Amino acid sequence: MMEAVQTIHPEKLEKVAFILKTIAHPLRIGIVDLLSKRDKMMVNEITEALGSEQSLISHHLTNMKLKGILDSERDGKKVFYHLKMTEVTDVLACMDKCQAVL
Amino acid sequence: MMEAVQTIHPEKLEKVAFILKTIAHPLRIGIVDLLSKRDKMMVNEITEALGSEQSLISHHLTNMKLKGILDSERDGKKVFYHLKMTEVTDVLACMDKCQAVL
DNA sequence: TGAATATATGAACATGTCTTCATATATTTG
DNA sequence: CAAATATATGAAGACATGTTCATATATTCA
Repeated sequence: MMEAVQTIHPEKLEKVAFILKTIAHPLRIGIVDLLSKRDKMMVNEITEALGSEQSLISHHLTNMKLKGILDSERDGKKVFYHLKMTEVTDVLACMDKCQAVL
Repeated sequence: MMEAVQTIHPEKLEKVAFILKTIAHPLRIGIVDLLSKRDKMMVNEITEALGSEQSLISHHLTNMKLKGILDSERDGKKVFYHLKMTEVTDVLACMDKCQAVL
């Protein structure tokens, strides 16, 4: 006889896995980290803050937007990105408190 | 002039990304979740608890062991796995408190 | 309109991941 | 030793991911 030990429900596992998998990349964590501290940032700001390249950052931004994590709005030549899925902020905030990790 | 906004250091980003990437999978979150609640479990227990297959679970266990997240010890025919990298438990514990996510 | 700026896109490539299947190894027990 | 049990391994295929490069699009402004 086995006790019930699994407290996280399967659907929630999927959701957590999805979020984690989507941000589990140095550049993407960097992006989420930046956007959790500023309301919004334009692509070039993000690119420079992370010391990366325009095209690569744009790809990552597009992906994260597609997956519902970010959203963007255009202002003239500039495109500003901001966090849309707030659970992501929660995950990062939680990890901020994880001293062992951060 | 740009303010300093990036509070998470690059090396720590890497570490977090590594941990997240390694567990960011339904089966692997399931495994970590199980092992964070029980000291140790044998492969078959894990396999059945997660409703998966022996070979697949074994692959995931081997991977996570290789990456330093799990460790194992043999007891006769059985092999017991347990958590080794405790930061992982912290991450899960943190996420447990993230109501928005879990 | 044409140049400059900001961002997006798409192809291509390398690389990595997940899964299945078949089979190997290790251990115990009759 | 042979059979049964528990786990590991390796190849293969399908698929996803990360990156680079070249180029496209959009917007502003002179």
